[in-house]
Amino acid sequence: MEYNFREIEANWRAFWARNKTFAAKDHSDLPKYYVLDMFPYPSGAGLHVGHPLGYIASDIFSRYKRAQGYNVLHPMGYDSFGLPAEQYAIQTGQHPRITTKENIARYRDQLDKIGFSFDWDREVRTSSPDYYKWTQWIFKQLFNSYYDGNQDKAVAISELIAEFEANGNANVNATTDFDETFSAADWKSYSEKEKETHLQEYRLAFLADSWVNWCPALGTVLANDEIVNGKSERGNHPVEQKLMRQWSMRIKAYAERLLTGLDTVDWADSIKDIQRNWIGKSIGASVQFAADKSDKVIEVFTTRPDTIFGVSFMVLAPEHPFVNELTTDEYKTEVENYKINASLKSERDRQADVKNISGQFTGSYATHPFSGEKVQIWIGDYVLASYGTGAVMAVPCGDQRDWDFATHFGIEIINIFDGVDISEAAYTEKEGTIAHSDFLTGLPVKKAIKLAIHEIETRGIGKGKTNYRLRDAVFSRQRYWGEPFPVYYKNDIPYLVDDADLPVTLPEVDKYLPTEEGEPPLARATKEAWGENFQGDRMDYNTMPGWAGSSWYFLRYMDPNNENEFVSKEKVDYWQNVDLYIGGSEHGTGHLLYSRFWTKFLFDLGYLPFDEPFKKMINQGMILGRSSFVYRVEGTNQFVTNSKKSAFTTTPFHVDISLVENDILNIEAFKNSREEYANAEFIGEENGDYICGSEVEKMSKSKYNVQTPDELVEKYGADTLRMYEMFLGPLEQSKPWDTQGISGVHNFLRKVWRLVHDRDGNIIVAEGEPTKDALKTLHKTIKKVGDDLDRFSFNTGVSNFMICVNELTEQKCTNKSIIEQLVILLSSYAPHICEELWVKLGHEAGTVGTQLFPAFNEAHLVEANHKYPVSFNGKMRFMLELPTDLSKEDIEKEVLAHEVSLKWLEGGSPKKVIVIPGKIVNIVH
RNA sequence: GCGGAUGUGGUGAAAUUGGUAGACACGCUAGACUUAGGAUCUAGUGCCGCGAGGUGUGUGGGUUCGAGUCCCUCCAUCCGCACCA
Repeated sequence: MEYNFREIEANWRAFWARNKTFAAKDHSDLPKYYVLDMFPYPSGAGLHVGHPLGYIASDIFSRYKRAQGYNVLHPMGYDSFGLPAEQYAIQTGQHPRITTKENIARYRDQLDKIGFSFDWDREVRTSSPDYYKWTQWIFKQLFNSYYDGNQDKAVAISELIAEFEANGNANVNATTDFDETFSAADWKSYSEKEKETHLQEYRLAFLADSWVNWCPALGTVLANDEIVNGKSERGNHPVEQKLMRQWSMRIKAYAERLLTGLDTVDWADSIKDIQRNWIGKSIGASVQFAADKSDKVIEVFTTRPDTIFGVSFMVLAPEHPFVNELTTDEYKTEVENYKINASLKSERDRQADVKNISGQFTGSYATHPFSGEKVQIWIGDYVLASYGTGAVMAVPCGDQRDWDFATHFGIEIINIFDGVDISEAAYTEKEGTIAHSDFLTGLPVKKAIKLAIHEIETRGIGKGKTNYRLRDAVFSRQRYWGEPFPVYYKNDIPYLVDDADLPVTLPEVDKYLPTEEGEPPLARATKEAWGENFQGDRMDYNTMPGWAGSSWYFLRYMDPNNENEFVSKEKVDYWQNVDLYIGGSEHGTGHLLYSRFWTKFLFDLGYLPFDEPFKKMINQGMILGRSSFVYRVEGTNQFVTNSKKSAFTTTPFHVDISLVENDILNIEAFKNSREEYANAEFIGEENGDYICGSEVEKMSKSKYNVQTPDELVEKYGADTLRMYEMFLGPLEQSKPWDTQGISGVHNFLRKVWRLVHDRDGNIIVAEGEPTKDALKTLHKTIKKVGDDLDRFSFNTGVSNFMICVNELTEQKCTNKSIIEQLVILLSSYAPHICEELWVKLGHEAGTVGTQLFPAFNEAHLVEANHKYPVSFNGKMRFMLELPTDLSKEDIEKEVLAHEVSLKWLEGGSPKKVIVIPGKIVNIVH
């Protein structure tokens, strides 16, 4: 009887589902282990072979941890709010809820076929009202909190209000962009609206007019990381800058903790660096320059306060709020023109225009705070409004951009570096000695920085300051298919919906498009559609971005059905944070940063006992697709084969890879695939074949290169797919998908089957004492498989099983105890076949996964002899088998007496003999 | 420009601590068994050479008895950030 994987796998999948074999226990004396996958967005294209790569690895690891005696939490769910379902709704009118439900059903079906040990009773869906009720609740906590700099944590906004009532904001140390002061009396005199406006300056979730990336084609705001090369990541539409009233998250408050927290987690350096880079900490000072003929004081940020005597002009961003007031009548027209030009340029154009130096003098001067000299104030678009203070003190001798600017406009360049030539370029090294700089003269750079900051603070013209590149995150989207805000407005003041009235469910609308006035789709919802949720004058029309739901989903798995809390204290105390997180590195500056932010926030409020969500993370590489192309000759309906295409002007088209085999196009199938191809003609090879071109690129529906796991499961079985995906190479490496080697893995599983069965399907295992060889093979495998799992080397794990089975087959091993242990070892990789064999070996159904991982016994590996490779000058010449316990001296004697040694020494004597017992012998001659 | 990663046979790759480079698999070559099965088995397969042997882990150098592994130089590819003051 052959290995009938179809029947076996279907039976065991049903068994696991029926018996809830993989349910995690919330109360257990066992140590816990939490293995998490990044949950998928259920797209219409279904799972492709890249999705399961990480899921297979995490599943193998989960099963391994269970075999080590852990109570393992290994859940799965869906990140089910998102744009594609909404766009489908716009095109077809089908409610995104229905599309999403259908897609989830398809995903679930595909996932089930691969035999994952997920605890499906814990499934979460971010678009389910039971779930987003708590996303809304967390938003409310953020709205009701501010960041207190003294305690260095988030604190209830009620405490801030109490302080305002008692003392105004003079003594408040909080994260805010608000720099005015008000007294307690002022506060009490404010109207409710004014009070709220001020509170918005402190809340961690707040409303603000912010420049946003507006995508007209999608009718929505995009986050920076949703834009690729100035176009929307989804759909590749143009993006422009627009000022809009938006919800934002004061993530800046957590910049320092997000940075230092990275030192406490076990993540790849590359992804830590991406986050460090994104947070962009720079240490320096803020310095004030008073403008003459105006009461304005321009504040700049600099990392080089030591170069302050090199300042010969100042530059403000064109959007800087002081520009109009600083511009003299003489320069009004030029400045106005410059500002208009700058605003017309998108951020992308401004970046592309780096080489072009542009700027405009305002006619005003500022006073140098130390020398008292007048320096010109310019505007220039190389200064960004959104970084630092939107203004710089220009030091052309020490900054290349300032140098270029000064050179271009003929502004004075003061050299304050001792013995450095700056005639060709600025000197940007952070070392050397400062000159011509009053009290800083003669000091090395590092000391000068310290002294300069000290002096700036003493004179009250600025202070030491740390700046972050990280910007507050815009938190609203003008979309339908997302979490509604638990917010209503009365007299334009935002109010929160009571906890008792959550969730604010998504109302029905007639269309999923913005209104004619440009309001978001939710503005279409009638009062009746909002139902009992409707309060005040109107509800908030925005929805939350995709990262809202995914920022805390790992917590909900611990307690998915809790109606009273987002997660109970008891459960989060037991499960703690995620021990192993597997997912792609493309979320480095999005999801992974935001979930760290929310975790720290919930920790501050006392809801969580930890402040980092993911202790260890592995980033699986992307599985790339291999696309096929046909080449249409310009202006005709002729297609030319790859090798002849250079003779024509052609346009390449993606062709569905199911119509291509070994690069040869199935011409008939191609003609039938689309009406426009029905009459296509072909310029083929000599034998008539049409050879397609190919390219390795990201797997995507639009490139017609998607390989689904389903057909492979059908053809070879889930166990083969699982092992093959692992066997492809290191988990973290990106690799093109290729099914060339899958038969090798499939044959391996058949060999395993034949180890237990004869040709007729009879069980051939026998009781009794195993041979020494079999024990050696087994224990070598136990050691290697265990070690490989501990270091997430799943590909070499598969090789070890192949070597083991090859050796046992060679040894004609039928020993039951050996085979039983092998089955337990293998069950994390190939669970279906192992469950089947386990029962055939006489055990209770469904228990192979609960067996403890076999214990390694080194005694079985001990050998009486060791085969020494003998090298001459480092080149291996021959092998010599010697007793393991032979002394160094005896080994040397034996080796030198060997006839091959005599030949290589050519009668001479060795200069040196290196003997490493148990390893090698090297002879230097 | 800054930061990170990766370069090993025809292919995917292995070599965890400096110790036989290419395990394991695909592919290929030859053969066996079979009336054909995407079956199984045997032998071979880095490159050059009939052979002895030489040579070989992106380049060039260094440390070492010994380097894919450590150090320096350069090159290529990929990823992230980018006028960040």
